[in-house]
Amino acid sequence: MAAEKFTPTDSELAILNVLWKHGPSTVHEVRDALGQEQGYTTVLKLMQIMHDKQLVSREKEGRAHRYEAAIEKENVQQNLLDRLMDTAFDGSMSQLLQQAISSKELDKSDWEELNQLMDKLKDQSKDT
Amino acid sequence: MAAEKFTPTDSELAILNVLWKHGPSTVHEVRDALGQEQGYTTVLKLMQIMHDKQLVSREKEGRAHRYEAAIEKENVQQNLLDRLMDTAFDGSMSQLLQQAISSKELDKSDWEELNQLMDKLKDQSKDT
DNA sequence: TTTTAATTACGAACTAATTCGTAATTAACG
DNA sequence: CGTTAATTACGAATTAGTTCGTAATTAAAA
Repeated sequence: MAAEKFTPTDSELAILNVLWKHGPSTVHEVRDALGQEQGYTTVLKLMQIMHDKQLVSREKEGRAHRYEAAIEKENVQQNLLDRLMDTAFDGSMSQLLQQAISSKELDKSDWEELNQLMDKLKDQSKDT
Repeated sequence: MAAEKFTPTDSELAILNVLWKHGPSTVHEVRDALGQEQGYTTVLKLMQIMHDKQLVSREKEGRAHRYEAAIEKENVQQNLLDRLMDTAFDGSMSQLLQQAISSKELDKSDWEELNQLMDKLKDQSKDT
């Protein structure tokens, strides 16, 4: 399995975010969603490259193509998180978590969600 | 303040990790710590570039230089975390945290540390 | 003091990612 | 059907990062 598939470049990730959020989209739609900051052919070229790499699938629609993300958001997130852990936190997820929790002030609802999640996982770990 | 200072490249971060861990070091020492996988002049060049960028300071020692990290590990960690949050987690730290906590990277002692930290922060938030 | 070995400085090649211009294609419209 | 406007395909320039060879420097050793 190509792990590099889950390590998109910054530009690729920006495009994937659009596709994850809006669903299957044309080059034109993606470019608009990105704020038209790049030339049309720039976005097109990136999406063609992503198609070559199989990061996206596409089907013809009229004279254009409609592109769809071919990888899961969660897989990419997990992979990027693991890489950050390895390169910047001595391979320690708990170090990463501590930094993340202490720094950002999470609002009340974030905090509650987080506590709930931890309780749930704590219960699960009893079973094993 | 140049935020890019806290966004080192992968190679730069690898070198910074050595300096943070071992303290002020020569090119030779850094190269050894990295497993001698790059040529000596490669590591030297990177460290010279880092010196130009003021990511490290240096002083003469014998015929060589001894390099020291000029930025804080925590600042770099925080910046990389924030960037990941922005680029891959819709700007949401709590999304990032949930993904990180659910991943299977935490052992029992990590888990305890984490609970302690959350209790501590919960107390702090009472005060404010 | 002279030689030698380590280290630095510099430049250039190489790679990956990004950007966009131009020309060819193609569906839509008159 | 023929024109036109949108879209694609392609190639090439640009930028940033990485790699290392060669030559110059310099401290240490003989």
